[in-house]
Amino acid sequence: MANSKPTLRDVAAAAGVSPMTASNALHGKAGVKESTRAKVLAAAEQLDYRINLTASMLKSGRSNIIHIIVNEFDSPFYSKLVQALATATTERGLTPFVEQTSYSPTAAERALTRNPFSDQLFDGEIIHASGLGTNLPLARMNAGRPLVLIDGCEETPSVDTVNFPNEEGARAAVQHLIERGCRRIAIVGGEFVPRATLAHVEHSYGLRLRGASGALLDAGLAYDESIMFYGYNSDYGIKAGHAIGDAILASRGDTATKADKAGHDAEPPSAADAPFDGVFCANDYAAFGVIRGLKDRGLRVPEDVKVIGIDGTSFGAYSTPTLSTIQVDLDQLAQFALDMITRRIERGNVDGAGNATDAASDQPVRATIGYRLVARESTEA
Amino acid sequence: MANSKPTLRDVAAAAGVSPMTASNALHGKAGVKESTRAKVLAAAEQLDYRINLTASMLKSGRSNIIHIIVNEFDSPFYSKLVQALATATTERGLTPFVEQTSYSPTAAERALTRNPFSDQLFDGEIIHASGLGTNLPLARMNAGRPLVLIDGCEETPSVDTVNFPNEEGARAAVQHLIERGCRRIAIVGGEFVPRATLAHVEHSYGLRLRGASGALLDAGLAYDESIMFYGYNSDYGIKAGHAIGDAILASRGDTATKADKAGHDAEPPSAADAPFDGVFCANDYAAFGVIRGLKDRGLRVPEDVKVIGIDGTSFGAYSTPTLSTIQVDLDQLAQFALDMITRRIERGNVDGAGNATDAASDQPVRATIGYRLVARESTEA
DNA sequence: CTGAAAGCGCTAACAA
DNA sequence: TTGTTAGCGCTTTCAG
Repeated sequence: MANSKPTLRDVAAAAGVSPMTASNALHGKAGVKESTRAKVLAAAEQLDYRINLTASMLKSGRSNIIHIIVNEFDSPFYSKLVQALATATTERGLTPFVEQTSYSPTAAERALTRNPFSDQLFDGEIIHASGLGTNLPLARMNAGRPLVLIDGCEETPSVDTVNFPNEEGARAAVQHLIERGCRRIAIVGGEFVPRATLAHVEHSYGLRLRGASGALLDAGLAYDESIMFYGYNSDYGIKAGHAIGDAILASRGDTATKADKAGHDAEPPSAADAPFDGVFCANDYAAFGVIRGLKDRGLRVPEDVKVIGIDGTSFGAYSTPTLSTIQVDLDQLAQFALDMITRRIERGNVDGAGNATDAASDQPVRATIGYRLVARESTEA
Repeated sequence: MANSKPTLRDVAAAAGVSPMTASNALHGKAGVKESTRAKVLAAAEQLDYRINLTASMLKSGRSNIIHIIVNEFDSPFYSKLVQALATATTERGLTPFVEQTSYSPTAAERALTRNPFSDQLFDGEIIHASGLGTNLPLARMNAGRPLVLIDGCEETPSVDTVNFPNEEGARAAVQHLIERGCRRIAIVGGEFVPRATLAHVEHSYGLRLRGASGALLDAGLAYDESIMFYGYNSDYGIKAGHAIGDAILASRGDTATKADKAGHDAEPPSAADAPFDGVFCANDYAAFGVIRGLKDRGLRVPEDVKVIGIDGTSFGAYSTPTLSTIQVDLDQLAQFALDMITRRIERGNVDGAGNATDAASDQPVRATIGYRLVARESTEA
């Protein structure tokens, strides 16, 4: 019986050719007679031969493996991003290797620099910037391998970058809230950033804030600390929802009290008195939490408060209420990223010594993906 | 400057020892004088040396990479499963390599047999059975590498298996519906399977149906084709929700008509007349769709219909209503799976020729993970 | 405790 | 069009 795994030599011997010819035939290289190729293929098939990738990589220095680095697998956003990236990678005949950093900047850095595979195994890397320390010398960290940054948001990018439409998307989301009649809009995301500081931000959240605040200001609405609530994910989103809900309920209480004092013919407390009638969430994941938190306080979305997110996670189509959001085109993102990677791989981004070459084509490129507003129940009039 | 990547030889030279000693020192092998080890470590650090995994694998035949195969990344269930598995793998000092098959049995088979890496790269594999053709000669397909099947559900497993508590979990779910007062319970999942046939099923859905039908029958409730609705995911779940909703509304119409005929003092149509007052969904993903579909028909969960899922996806805690479910312990699953894998790796599951060895310890083992009922809003009384 | 020799399976470079 | 030579960087084996 087959005593061991067949090697290229076995195939070559069976086909009556040299190992080199067998290798060329198997790889579909030009310059092999058709009849010879056929013989080799038949022998390989017959022996159930599989190439030994480790040997091949060792010799050729190429693996066709693309390293994909994200924060985690289990979130509506990342699971969708990973799926898009992995699918696109496979479609190009490359192999995706997905790694999660669990939101640790150290882990992200290690993935790029100290992952046992990085130095010799990966032909290219795609990393989602969130959670990375800012201004890391990325290009140097990964030893000049082709690298694409997702949502790096640098004004003058140091590496190839695909950005989300952060500012435009956030602006569109808030404008939609305004069009639907909201006049007191809360923002759920990170810290408050003064408008002036926003001019030079270089990270995703800052840009979203810039877009949102721009839309607010253009419409003559308030943008200040009082409308900001902390919440990046569903757990914090729930808390933000509670806080917003409490504020609304407190104002109802006040109004009711005033009405009592004024006598019984006063208007009953209504939505018009509430401090908030709309919420823009810096991502969908938080928006789900906010809706949940509002519900906990007995407030209805969209009747009492309208809510919009940004990202376009799959779940927004199934939730109750369905979530209005800015749907970003993740498939386009994946295509852009792979275009950038393969372009560098083909041009031979690094020489044998790991030094960047071909300075002319070495300029980092940048792309921003498309988006569209998806209006669903959570912002219905 | 460093003209090229430093190799083990460079480190050895810098430390004034042989490559072999350097290798042993770096790997923490016993039998290296402490002072020598220190010198080697210092040299490696100094040169920023990284082992070349491809060379190491080529020679040693070990990679420490575990191949994880699932249907997709972007679903609440799989994203959670992948995260648990990847995290547990990393914790054990192994490297997870996650691959998606997009629900194609062919792709699953190829992942196991023809993936360019499989034969030589992976030290072990973990595959989620769903979507696999049944009764595949799994152990043979992956050439005797350590393999763990997730939810294979075979009565006499041919390979190490970690099962979900399908039957018990489904039973508990339906019992919970009954305890909460439901008497006309619909099942959303796959095809109807007669009770007799259910005795010998060997797949996840069949077992869930067995558990569910058992609970129904024990309580003297109906289990027949009329209570079955098709829906495996959210999209189909919505359709199932519509169908169930339509059935309920139709019965109200009938009742209303009868009431009219009987005169105006008849009872208004009430929930007591509805053909369904509870829904058991074969997975959470479908449950979200069902709730959505019911809502589309103006029916309220849990007031008009109670809904329970099974899986315990993260999202159930944030949805509206929050979803009652059977929470399965995915972290335990990951631990079990890795215990099985590492046990085989350590015992040296295969000899140099790829033949299984050590027949005594070769018996496939099986484990079933724990679960708990999580009662949330969707089944509130 | 350390070192020397040999070669894992493949492919780049060159020769025929 | 095909074959030969050499060696990628490491680790197994066995000798010192």
